[in-house]
Amino acid sequence: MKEMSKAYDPSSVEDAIYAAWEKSGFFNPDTLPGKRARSFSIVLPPPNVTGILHLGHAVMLAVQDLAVRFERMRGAKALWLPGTDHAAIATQTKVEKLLKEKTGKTRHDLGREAFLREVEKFVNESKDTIHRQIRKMGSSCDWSREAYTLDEPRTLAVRTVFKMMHKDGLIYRGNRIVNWCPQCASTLADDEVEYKPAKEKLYWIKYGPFVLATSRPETKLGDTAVAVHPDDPRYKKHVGKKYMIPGVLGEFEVVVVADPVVDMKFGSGVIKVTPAHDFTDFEIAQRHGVTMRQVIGEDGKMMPNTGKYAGMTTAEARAEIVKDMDKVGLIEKIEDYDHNLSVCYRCEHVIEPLPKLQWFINVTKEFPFRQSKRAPIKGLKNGQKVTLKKLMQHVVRTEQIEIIPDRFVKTYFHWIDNLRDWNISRQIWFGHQVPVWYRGTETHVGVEPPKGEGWTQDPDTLDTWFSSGLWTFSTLGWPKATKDIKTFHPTSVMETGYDILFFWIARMILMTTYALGEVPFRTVYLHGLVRDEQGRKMSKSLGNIIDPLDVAKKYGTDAVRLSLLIGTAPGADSRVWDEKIAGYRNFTNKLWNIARFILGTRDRLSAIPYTLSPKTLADRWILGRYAAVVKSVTSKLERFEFSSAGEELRDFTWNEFADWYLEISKIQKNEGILSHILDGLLRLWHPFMPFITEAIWEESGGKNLLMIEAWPVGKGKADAKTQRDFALVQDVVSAIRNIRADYRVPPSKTVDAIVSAGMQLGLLRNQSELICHLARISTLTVEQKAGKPVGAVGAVVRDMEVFVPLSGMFDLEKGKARLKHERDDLAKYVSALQLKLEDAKFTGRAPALVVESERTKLAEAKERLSRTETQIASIK
RNA sequence: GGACGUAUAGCUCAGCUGGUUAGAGCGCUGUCCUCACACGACAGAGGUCCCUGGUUCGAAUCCAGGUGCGUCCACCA
Repeated sequence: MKEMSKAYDPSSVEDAIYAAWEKSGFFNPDTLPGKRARSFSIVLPPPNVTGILHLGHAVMLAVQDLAVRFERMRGAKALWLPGTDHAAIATQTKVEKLLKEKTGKTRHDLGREAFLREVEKFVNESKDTIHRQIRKMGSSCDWSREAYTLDEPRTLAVRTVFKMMHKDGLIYRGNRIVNWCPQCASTLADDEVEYKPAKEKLYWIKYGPFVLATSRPETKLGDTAVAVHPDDPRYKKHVGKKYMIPGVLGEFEVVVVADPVVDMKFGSGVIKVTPAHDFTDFEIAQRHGVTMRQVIGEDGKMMPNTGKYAGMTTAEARAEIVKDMDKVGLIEKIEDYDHNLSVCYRCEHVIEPLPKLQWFINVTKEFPFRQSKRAPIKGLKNGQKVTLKKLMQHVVRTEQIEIIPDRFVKTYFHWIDNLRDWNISRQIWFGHQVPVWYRGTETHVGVEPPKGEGWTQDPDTLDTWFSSGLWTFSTLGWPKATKDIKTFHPTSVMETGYDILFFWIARMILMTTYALGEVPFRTVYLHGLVRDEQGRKMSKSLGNIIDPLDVAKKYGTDAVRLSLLIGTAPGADSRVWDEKIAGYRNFTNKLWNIARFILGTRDRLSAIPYTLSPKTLADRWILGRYAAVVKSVTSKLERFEFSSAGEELRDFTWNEFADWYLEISKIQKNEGILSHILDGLLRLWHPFMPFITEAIWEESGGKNLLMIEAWPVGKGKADAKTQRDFALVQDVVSAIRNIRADYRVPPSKTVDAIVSAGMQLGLLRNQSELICHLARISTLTVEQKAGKPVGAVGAVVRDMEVFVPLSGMFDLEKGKARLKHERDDLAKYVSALQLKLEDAKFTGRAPALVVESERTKLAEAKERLSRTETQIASIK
């Protein structure tokens, strides 16, 4: 066996280990060895195909890899299916920008086909980057099943669902007011609109018999009505009447309607209604049959029907119109006004609400539910009338989908309650083109283009979330009746950031319950955003971005994974900074050296059969603790408590196994136990830190890859008496380390001085030996070791003998130089030590004794309680 | 405007259904290169558990109110 290096060097092993895993075929559940009855599946939330890996991805990969590796080791047929998302608008915008920079051309110069070829080229180059990066994080995904939201099987799924929904009357085309981004030249879904606070003006204008306030005077040109609250006494007499309103382009007619959305307390309680350019106004107009007049075009400029204002941007037109209105005395006053501006979430351009012909999914229309035969949704019958909204609510309310953390359930329902019809068409080129063809007045909706001449396909593309909504089943081969669908759907866990709960999770639930009659996943695990040490978002401008690949190179992938897994709670934002990762790097190194120590004296971990014959208290103690930790960590992982599981493991590995048991082993070794626990620790740590554990496993001579070894079982019980006794030992040792009194030498020096002197005299090899002697764990005694009789301070704590080899142990003459103490100092130490031991026995410092006192207190409390109860009873 | 979350050591956070003297990691101080590890060992300092009330034998923990911070939703001209 080659020598293990003193410090763990991740860069020298990681790539080779990943290659070995991939070559083994074990990422693919079909080629996993052994009988595997249970299946476990996660579908990777597809990263944007043109993106680069950031820490958010790294969290997602670490959590999912942890879950999959855990299940794989526990004997599940474990599948983690990777893929990428075409991210329609984002990708198109990026390519358009590049095109402009390189050639100065726009997409219109190229034409649809040539432009899409450009996008395709860009996508293919970029895909490799993201693949490499996902591998670098150690992700055990099955690359043979990789999917892309825009590839052929996924296109088939998209078109099939579109056709089904159209047939059920859930997809319709209508002229509706939409969020229009003039910059992206596309519509946006409601949740793609962001709001930015802005200082605006509120214009009070004279409006026929009314005075009303508006922030957008330029839309006056499109006004067709005025609305008041039905209960507003001030305006009751006007309702239903028509008025001619003087405007900057002459008079125009409006009708007065009464609608409860009007707030009597805001402004004058009157609003002007511009159905074509405002959502609320559009709804009012719909309810009262008011006509619509569009005055702003798709380019964000005033349309030809606006006379002298035609061609101006809305901002220019506003300034001009206000000036003109002021001239003819129509402006009453202008106030400052804090307002939220709606902007595009991608380019931050101001949104112009516009009427457009769009495709929608109706979420409130009833249709007959198609129940799954294989994994039916409980509480629903086949053919029962349902709506998409109801389906989405039902599966979460009945807990057929569990959301972790559960507080997001409330948010989810709140969102669904406010859900309007989903606008699924986008006026961009890159994406799934709407599978509808037209010829004259004929329309064809289908998976394949219609036969015959003269058909043209609808130019719109589908919202990118339409195709990602199908992700859990389109990736498994639906609509074909594949073996994968049978084996892996519904998927076990969906793990993603809480920021796309609505964008994505909700839409997957909608699509899957509709198309398959199944839930898409049993559990939703939401992780938070990754922030910097001060809790700020990572951004280029702040210069606080941590590139996961950079730090992985610096500290090792395992350390990065740990820093993202431990110290975080589901659904809560977590903070990451360099020193934190360095801390976990130190831990990986600790594990490496634990292995080095244990393997140092032997060749093969698995070659020697374990003889778990515990001989000493320490042996019994560590075996009991180990069994308890295995059980606890396993159940924590089952409950998705990753952070807590990792913390417990770390604590056991470092503070108990290394700091106590390994130290004791330096004096008296039980190789069977050491090997057994190291073996178990490697297995337990593997899902967290796959690389280093696999590397040590290989060093130890493991025959198979660790990744498919069995998950350990915590055999045996942590016997309470052993635990108490060892705790007592620990307490006695620290009592001795803690001797403090009014001595000239500071307490911490006491032990050091003793150790130094002991070592010089050849009585001790190191500090650990002192611990052993103190606790009488070792059968080696000072006497034997020194070869001559020496005295020791002894004490009997409970039924254990505790020897404190002090006073007679040192040749004080020889030790003097080193110790720099006087003879009577040591004598003081000794007496103090004896006192301390007495303390340990009688003051209740030791756990066993504390437990006694606790019991007494509880009994007292109970007694008081029963007394109170008796009193209450007597009063009654 | 509505909802949700959160407040514990200098920093980042644990502390479950109320019960010993409130914990960890990092940082800080001291000692030590002892043959697994200085990416280490041992020890030490450091806390009015945001405030005010309440429930209780007992509150960091439960309840009410307040304050600070954060996030989401809605967006009213």
